Formats: sequence, C-alpha cells, structure tokens
Amino acid sequence: MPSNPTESLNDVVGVNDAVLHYLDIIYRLTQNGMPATTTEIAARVGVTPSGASVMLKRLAERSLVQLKPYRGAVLTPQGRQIALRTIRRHRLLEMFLHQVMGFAWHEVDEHAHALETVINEQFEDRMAEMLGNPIRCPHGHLIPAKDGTLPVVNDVPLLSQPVGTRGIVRCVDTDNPEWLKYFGEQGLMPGQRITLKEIAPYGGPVTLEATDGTTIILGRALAELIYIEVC
Amino acid sequence: MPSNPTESLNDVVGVNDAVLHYLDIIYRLTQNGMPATTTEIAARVGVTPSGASVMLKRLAERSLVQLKPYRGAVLTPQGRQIALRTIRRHRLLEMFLHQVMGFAWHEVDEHAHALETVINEQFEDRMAEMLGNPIRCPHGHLIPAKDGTLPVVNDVPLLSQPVGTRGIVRCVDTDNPEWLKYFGEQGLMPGQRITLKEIAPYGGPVTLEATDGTTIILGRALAELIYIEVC
DNA sequence: ATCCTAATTTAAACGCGCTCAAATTCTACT
DNA sequence: AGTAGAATTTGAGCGCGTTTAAATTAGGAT
Repeated sequence: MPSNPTESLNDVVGVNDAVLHYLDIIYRLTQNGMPATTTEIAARVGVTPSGASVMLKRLAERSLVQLKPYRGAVLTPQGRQIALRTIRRHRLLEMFLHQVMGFAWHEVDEHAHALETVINEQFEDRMAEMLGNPIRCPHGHLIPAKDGTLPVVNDVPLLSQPVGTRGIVRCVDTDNPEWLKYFGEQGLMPGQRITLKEIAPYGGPVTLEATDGTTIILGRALAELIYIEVC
Repeated sequence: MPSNPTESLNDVVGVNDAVLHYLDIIYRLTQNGMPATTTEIAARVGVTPSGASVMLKRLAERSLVQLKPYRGAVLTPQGRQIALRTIRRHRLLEMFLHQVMGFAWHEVDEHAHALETVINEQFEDRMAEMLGNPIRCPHGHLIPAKDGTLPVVNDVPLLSQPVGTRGIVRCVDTDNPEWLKYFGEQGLMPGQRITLKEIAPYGGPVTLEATDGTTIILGRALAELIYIEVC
C-alpha cells in the first residue's frame, strides 16, 4: 500500500512521508546558510547516521538534495519547493489547530507533524481560506505562499537590539512544548508589546517589561528565541 | 521511521496504518454476519489476493482476526475493538470536515480516510466535543462510542416498507462520491421527510415524494441504499 | 463419485527504510 | 607532514507489505 495519496508536485518522483520528513528537516537545518550534516539530520529524523546517509544518497539520486559526500547536504530548488509546501501545510495546520480547534500553542506542533504529510491540496486550501490566508503560525513562523515565496517582514532578534528598545513580539522560535508553555504563562507570545529593560552580562538573565508594567525575567537561552518588530 | 504514533490500544501488538486499514475493511465486510473472503478484502484494500492472504495470516497470528483457511475471516473481539475505534475516528472526521470545514458530503470520505490513522486520542476527543458527541456521520452511519458501543436506532431499509410509508431519511449507505452527489441533488439526505409512493416491479424504479411535494424517481440500486425511520 | 473451475494459499523475490559493524575520509593537533 | 579521533559512508542483513507464478483446495455440475 503506497502511503502518500497526494498530488502534483509529489508524485513527480515518487515522494512519500519519509522523503517529506527528510526534506522538511534539511530545509530547517540549512536556513542558516550552512549545509546540513548527516549526523544532524539523523538526530532530527530519529535515525542512525548510517541510515540517514543511505537516505540522503537516494534523495540526491532523485535530485531533491545536492550532496557533497562527507560535506553535508543542501536542498535542490525542487527539493526546496517540496519542503516549502510541507512547511506551509504544517504551519497552516498549527494555525488551524490553534484558532479553529482551540488547541494550546504548545500542543499544535505534535498534531501538525502527524497530519502534514497526509492532507492534500484541497484541505490545505480550505484551511487557508478559513483562516484568511495567514502569514504566520501561532509561534510566529512565516507561512510560505503556495508558490513557495515567503512574506517579507521586519523581525529582528530581541537580543540584537539595545537596552531600551520597545517592540512587538513577532516570533518565539522554538517547537519545544515546555518552553512554549512557559513563554505563554509569562504572556510572551506574538502580539505582546515589550520593552527591553536589561541584558545582564556574561550570559546572564534578560529583563523585559510588558505593556501592563509586568516585569519578565528570562534566562539567556530563552530570550534568544524571541524575535520582535521594533516600533 | 515507524509510521503510527498513536496510543493505548494500538501498540499492544504493534498495530500500524496497514493493519488498521485491513481491520476497518474486514469490519465493514462482516457486518452482514458472513465472514469476509480473501478476494473481497483484497479488492477493497487495493491489493492482490495473495497479498491479502499473507496479511490475513499475520493478523490471525496477532489475534486480530479469526481465520479459517479457504473459508474467510472474522474479527476477534480485540480486532473489532480496534476497528471500531478507527471507524469512530473516520466518522467523526467526516462530521468535522462537513460541519466545521464546510466540505460537501461526497467529499468527506476521501479526506477522512487519509486522516483516520494519523490522528490521536486527543484530536478525536476534541472533535467529538466540538461536534457535541454526534451519533451519526453526514451519511447517517452510526458513530461508535469510545467504549465501542453503537447507538441504538430505528433505521429500516426503505424498500423493506410497504408503499405509502412515511418516514425520515436516516442513512444513505454508500461512500461513492458520484452517487452521494446525485442523492444530494435530489434532496435525499438524512433528515429529509419522504413518502414511499411506488415500487415498480421486476427491479424497476422507486418513486418517492418529498415534504414539499417534489417527486423523486430512483433506480432500484440507489433506492436500496436508503434507510429511514418510519413515522 | 469425479472433474472442472474459481478461489485461496504458498513460495520466491522485491522495494524501502532501517540497524549494526566495518571501512573510509575528513580535520585538527603536534 | 603525520597521525589520532570524529564524522561519514559502505556492506550485510532485517522487517514489512507487497507482487508474480505455481501449488493447493473447495464446491458445483455431470
């Protein structure tokens, strides 16, 4: 039983759940501009490095990734396009699960991951329509358009800004449910207006102030996940 | 990558998408009280009879079906329970897709089929809650409760009734999208009040009258799919 | 009772994604 | 430049669901 009953782009080369998962992960890992290493990919997919190595070779044969042996992998334009479609579906699903079905923002990633490779284009379109073509998922990640283009935004890392900066939280860049839950409890989610009050030296805590005057103190690791739009 | 990230009942014996699909189909085929034959099962799953035969043997080893060689298969209590859960999810999904997402009733089966094995219990519960614990899918099929029990209803086959009977359509027993579309165009869907006007002899057409006085003439094959509650 | 045909099962093999163990290649340090 | 240690790839093999082709069985017609 072939597992993936999807359309168009997919069956060009016999793409299935596993392939989509790899492409998705490689896309994320290469967003910093660097090739993704076999070991990194293996860790994310939850597989032995040797297993990932074999799979990467297959993806390369199908022209979905560009592979330099011992040097890591990058997506080809075709691979990137497929990855972007999966990511679009994932983030639309997260939005749908949150807005329509009322799941908490730290719960949506798990469900979306399970569903992203089995829904089809009609389902994708219906969600987008119901949600008014959102450009961000609940965590603030950008939702690629159907043609693979990404919306242009002004997000900057909170910690790239000088103390005193005021802005609106736009993205909390993690899928970790515990962290998300904690962020939520602190009121730190997209839309929240904050002022950067203090950055303690030597990797120390970061102090923020919310609109209502509440003071929020975060460890450096968490603060690094926040992106804002300065205003 | 193991494909089925579900819970409880499933991983008792290593149940996955393929197994769920088989159990679902065997449940449907055995509803008439007769064992399901290998060829029937193979046809529904979309697989060679030999393939189905092998798979059935495996299901029997796992005590999910009771198999008499050359005589057909029946679900064990355990197999039936798993099948009922999949069917519950399938029909809840159909209801969700129809009521919440606005898909037409002839479109929902396809989507539900793709999703039924990947959603988890939390998702199932959320749908049931949003829909107010419905007991029927959009076509009128019964939705098993979480404990596997089926609601008790008074559905009878339309054609088991004498001419002149008045009743409410409760179930249109097909998943065929074209037929469903046609039924819908005739206004024949659950809830519609109808009167059985005439049954032409020798397998001829069946004449109905809707509440608004409209006359509907159906071929015998389609009429046999309709179940009503007499009133 | 026997035979024919259709249904079913078995046997051998395949594709895919995976693991473990061994071989290879890269990289950084001396 | 040489080499140790880490990363990566290769090779052998497995599990699962599948297919094709061959063997077996069931059950009605004669």
